[in-house]
Amino acid sequence: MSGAAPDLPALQRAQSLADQAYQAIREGIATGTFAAGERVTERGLAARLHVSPTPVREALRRLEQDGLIERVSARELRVVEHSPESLHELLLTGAALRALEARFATSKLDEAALDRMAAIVDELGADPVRTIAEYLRLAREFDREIEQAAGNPTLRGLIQSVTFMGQERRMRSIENMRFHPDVAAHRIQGHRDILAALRSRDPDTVERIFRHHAVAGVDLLLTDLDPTQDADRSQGRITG
Amino acid sequence: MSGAAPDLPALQRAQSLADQAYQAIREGIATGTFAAGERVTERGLAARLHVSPTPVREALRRLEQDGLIERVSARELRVVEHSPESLHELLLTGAALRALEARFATSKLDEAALDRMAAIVDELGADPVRTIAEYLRLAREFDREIEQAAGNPTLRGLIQSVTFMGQERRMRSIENMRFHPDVAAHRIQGHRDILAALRSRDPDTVERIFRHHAVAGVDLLLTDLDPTQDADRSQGRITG
DNA sequence: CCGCGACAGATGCTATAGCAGCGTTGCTAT
DNA sequence: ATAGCAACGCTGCTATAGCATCTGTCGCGG
Repeated sequence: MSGAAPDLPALQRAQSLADQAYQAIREGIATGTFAAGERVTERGLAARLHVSPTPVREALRRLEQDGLIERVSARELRVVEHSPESLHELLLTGAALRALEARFATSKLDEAALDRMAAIVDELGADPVRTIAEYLRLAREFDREIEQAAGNPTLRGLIQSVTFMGQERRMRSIENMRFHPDVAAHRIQGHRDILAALRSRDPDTVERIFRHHAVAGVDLLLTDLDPTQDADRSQGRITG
Repeated sequence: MSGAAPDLPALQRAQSLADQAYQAIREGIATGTFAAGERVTERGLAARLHVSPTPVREALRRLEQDGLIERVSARELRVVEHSPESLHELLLTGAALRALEARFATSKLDEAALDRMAAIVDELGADPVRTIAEYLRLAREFDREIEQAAGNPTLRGLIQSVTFMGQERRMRSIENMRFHPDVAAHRIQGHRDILAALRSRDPDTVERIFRHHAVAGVDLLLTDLDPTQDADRSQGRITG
């Protein structure tokens, strides 16, 4: 026997309709089912979800607090539409938050975790032109190591909240990466640098390097999305 | 005449009961009307607030999302009780967020704003042993300059959310400052240093200095609250 | 005296109904 | 034809009632 059976995560009771509505609408916003700027109503959504307006209302209020829904007037709710500036600000803030999380993780990552991350980086570097899904999976695994080591649920919640707001455009842009292998190479180099910084055990370096690459990723993302835009984003720049 | 009448902020229509309940409960948590760890129920609060359970329910869900209320079981809601560790983590995260906001503000603060901040610092330095309320008012004014210059509502929202969670203990601790003039002196010196950093126009310096003082403030706060605790907080330290 | 089971109260969740405010539409009067 | 007004409908908000589930207690049996 390999020891006592480990604790399994407690089975979640079936979520409430309000929770399901929350996730469904959130998902709908992320996937584009609800376009940015589109008006939504309690009764309309309730009909589409085959529930009463009550749980829908709750979901909308939470989404409003999340910044995904806004009330343009007293009786008009709309899916938030981010201006290029606010989206930039959003992604920049997210980048800084994730860099901060990496800082928290610096002193707590053990050798085993660093080795796992090295394996991920190697796998990424072995064949830079893999599928997007594969890249995303590995990158997420890399981030998860940092997340777990940091062990700061408060910060994690903030990151989740911020990153989600730009998710739709982000995902579309990630798909474009298929046509920009140099972008992928850039990001992979970022992972390499971050890992090296973590190995140095210096929190300042970790946060600086992480932030640098995350911000560069944001710039790539936005210029990729909107090629007509000027590449110079020194305005409000987050890195020195 | 001194020009056309400026736009006044639009008068908010009377807030909904749900909003009022949200603020009332939030306030109750901050002021200690609802103790940390205390159980709350929809119907109980509804009776105390003289409204129906519906708006109270909504308020509770939002507070739950804020991290002020937690569900300990499927049918038991409690006011969140922060462990010393999680409180420390919370305040540290808040400190880093505010430092980040200061970074955003660095390039956007005009001379007039810097002069106003200098006046505040001078006023603080003139008589270090003023009342707590006076100190808080001035410090808030100082922060507001940074906040306005940064102009990052997303980040601002995160800061609001995080800072509020530790507010109750924070306020009690601030009251203790009355008996610790050296703490006040320390903080005032912090404001001086931050202002000097802002004048240097170097974002890295600004963020570093701001974070340094904010973290020091957190340490003072916690050791002040719990004198038995070891002063060495290098564990999870946010500054190099 | 201890244990187990049933009943009653409490609690969160959902549906429904009705209210008040606002916008729109269509009609009417000039 | 156009301007004004009135009625209708849409929308968010609140209250209430009922349901399902859990908890705590009381009583009965061993």
